[in-house]
Amino acid sequence: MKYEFASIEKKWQDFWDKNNTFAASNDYTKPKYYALVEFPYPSGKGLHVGHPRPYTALDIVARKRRMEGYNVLYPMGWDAFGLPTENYAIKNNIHPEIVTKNNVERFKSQLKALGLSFDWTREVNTTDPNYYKWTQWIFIQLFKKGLAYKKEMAVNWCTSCKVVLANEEVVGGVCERCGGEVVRKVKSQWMLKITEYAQRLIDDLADVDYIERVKTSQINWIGRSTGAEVDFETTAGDKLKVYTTRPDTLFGATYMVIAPEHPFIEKWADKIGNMEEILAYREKAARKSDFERTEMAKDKTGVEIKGVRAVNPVNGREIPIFISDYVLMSYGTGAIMAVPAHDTRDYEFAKVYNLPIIEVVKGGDIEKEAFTDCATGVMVNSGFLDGLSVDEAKVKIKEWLEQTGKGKSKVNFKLRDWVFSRQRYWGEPIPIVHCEKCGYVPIPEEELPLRLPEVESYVPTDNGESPLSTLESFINTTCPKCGGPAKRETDTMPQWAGSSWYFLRYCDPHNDSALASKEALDYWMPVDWYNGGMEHTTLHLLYSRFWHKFLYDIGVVKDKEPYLKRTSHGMVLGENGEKMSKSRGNVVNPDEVIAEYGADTMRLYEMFIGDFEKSAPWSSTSIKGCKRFLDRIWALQENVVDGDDYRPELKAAMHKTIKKVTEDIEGMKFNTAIAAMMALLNDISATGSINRAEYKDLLIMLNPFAPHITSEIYEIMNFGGFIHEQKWVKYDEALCVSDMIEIVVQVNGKLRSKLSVEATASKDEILSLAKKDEKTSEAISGKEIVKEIFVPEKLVNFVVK
RNA sequence: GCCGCUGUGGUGGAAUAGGCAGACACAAGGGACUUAAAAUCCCUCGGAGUAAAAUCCGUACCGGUUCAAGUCCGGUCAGCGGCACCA
Repeated sequence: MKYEFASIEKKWQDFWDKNNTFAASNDYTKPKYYALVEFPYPSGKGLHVGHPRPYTALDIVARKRRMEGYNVLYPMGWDAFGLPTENYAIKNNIHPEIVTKNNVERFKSQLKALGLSFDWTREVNTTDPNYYKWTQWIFIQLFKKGLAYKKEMAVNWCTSCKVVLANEEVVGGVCERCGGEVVRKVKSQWMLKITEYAQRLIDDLADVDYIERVKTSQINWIGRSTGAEVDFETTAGDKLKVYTTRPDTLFGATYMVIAPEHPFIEKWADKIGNMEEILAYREKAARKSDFERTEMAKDKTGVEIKGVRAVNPVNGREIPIFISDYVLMSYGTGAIMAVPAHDTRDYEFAKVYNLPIIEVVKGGDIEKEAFTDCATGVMVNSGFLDGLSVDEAKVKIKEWLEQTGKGKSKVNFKLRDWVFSRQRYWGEPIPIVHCEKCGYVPIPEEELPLRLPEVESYVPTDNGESPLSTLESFINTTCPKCGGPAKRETDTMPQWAGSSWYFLRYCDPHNDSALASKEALDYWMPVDWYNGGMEHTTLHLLYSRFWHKFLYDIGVVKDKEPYLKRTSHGMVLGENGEKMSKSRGNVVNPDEVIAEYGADTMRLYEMFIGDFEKSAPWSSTSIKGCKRFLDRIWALQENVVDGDDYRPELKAAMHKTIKKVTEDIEGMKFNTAIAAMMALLNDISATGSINRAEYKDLLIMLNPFAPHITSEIYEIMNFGGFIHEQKWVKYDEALCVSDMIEIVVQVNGKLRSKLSVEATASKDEILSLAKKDEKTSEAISGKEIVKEIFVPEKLVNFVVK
């Protein structure tokens, strides 16, 4: 009988589908387990071999948890708003809704062909009005709490497409699609105040089990720094506020720099003697794209403001003020005190403009370069700070600032507020109207969802507005507050919106009176294990934690954090070790792999390919090993003998393997779990047969990895019931050890011999056996044994002289 | 520049919490079966060395700790990913 994987896999997939085998139960009395993978963007290209890796991994976890008696939620859905669909729609003049529908169908059938145990009754789609109704609802709550606001800000503008581009569409400083020049343009945008949650987004990481590199990059991204704000009086009669992390170096501040966009330039207009020069510089800086600005990073440029000077509060010295684009308006106060002796950038700038460099921390050589080390320096030329360490000086100067009222301690974050507007069609409409009298007013919640209207064309307009802005019938409305004429917002939300809360919808996906019922949320949340790509660490993961914290604050969810555990998988690379891409011609199509080897082999190989957390190259020959393994599992049927218990010669191997597989799944070591089962199969083959007890348990432990073949053999063997209803296999720690164990004998740390002893042998017995051993005695003869090292069950080491 | 990660056979990769380096596979070579091929099964498979052993060397490089280092510590080099004038 041959292993006909195609018909077997079809049979079980249909069976699971028809019976909703893996639908999560609404019985909230059972212990729950919520396993989550990132829902895909259903692109036109179909599934990629990278997708099944995380999906299979958590499928294994989900299937194991079900066998362990949990009520498991393992859902799937579609993050379907977004640019590629819109671009495809523009190009082919098909409604994005239809494009999405087709792509979803294709993805869904591909996922089903992998035998993933998703609960398809809970499928969600971010473009479904019944879904985005709640995305809009959350936005309105954010707006009501003042966390959504409108702001003039610079955006990326493609001069050739005449379109606003998202940051990810700007590649290497040019437009991703046409290669045209990208410049900054000021537009009014919706923003979300994620910065208000910056501290909590750091602090609460302490309570969750995320892999370390995810935590680190989140913390770096948020970029907390501590320092002080200091007020510098100016000769214009006002105060210029700066932020610094090095208030200890205040005595060394020999000039100041403000960002080109700093509002004080207008304020000081009548006092500035070289206004033309200043404005010209500002103009030039504004025209530079982000790319250019960083390109120019090495060469410092700037203009001194003539007519206004600042006063160093600590010593009363008058110092010049410059504008320069190395100071950013968006961080701190948009102004700095420059301490060239102890800051690399200030040093470079001072060298260019010949500004004084005063050493205030001793320990480096400021003739050569800025001395920035905080750990070793000692304060000099700093009045009352002299002789202190940098850390002591920081404390003391902050006290002085607070006492004199010239400044205060301050914490700053690199994290910026979230630009939430897109001038695009294929996104959630922002549910706000603008009324001349009342300002921005949210639409009444009972009017949600605010549906995306039909438009003639999905192409953004010439002035960069969303296609919705051409629809008079959509724009013109009445103000919900005063009833007067009002205009609708025509921007849509970014793709990140729908994915910021989708895991909540899975808990209760068909609810139309709330985003999910309180009971469902209280039962299922938080997510027990969330796996996803490292590329989502700083955006999606941070955004969704932010929204969840907000929903916590308004009482929608009961936990501060949405995910208890976050892990991340490595990429599947092309056969040449490079990232898979069409242009490199190294893309592997999962449909073809399944057709040739079957889904179970594909799943097994995706897990066997290497360390789950690391990238690994695809190999069209290595996959054969996994197929051979399954062929041999299948062929075991020909040599089955009776037996209710493991045979003595396999007892230790069985228990050991069950232990290994059980533990490795929890530790994401799927590759070694499979290797252990392969080794067990080799042991079994060596005996020439398998008994029923051994076969049954081997199938159960292999089931999460290769669900189709194991379901089929289980049925053929008539083990009773269905395999997915069985309890997960148990092991006995005591039985994992064989009767005879091998002890390594070393002399001076070098392997000399191996002993086979009974597991119960004592230390003394083993030591004396070891000394009698021929090879060992040869190595120690004529020498004095200085020390005897004994590691139970492992080795002895004689140190000789 | 900063942060993070990784360097192990021909290849993918194993190696609790410092204790036999190379598990498990792939590829390659040899053999069995076959008219033949595929499939399957058996053997070899880090390097030097040997008739075979013995033995020595070997986890990017240099040094250290230890009875014992792929693993820990210090330094160097290379590669990958992210951030990038954040004061």
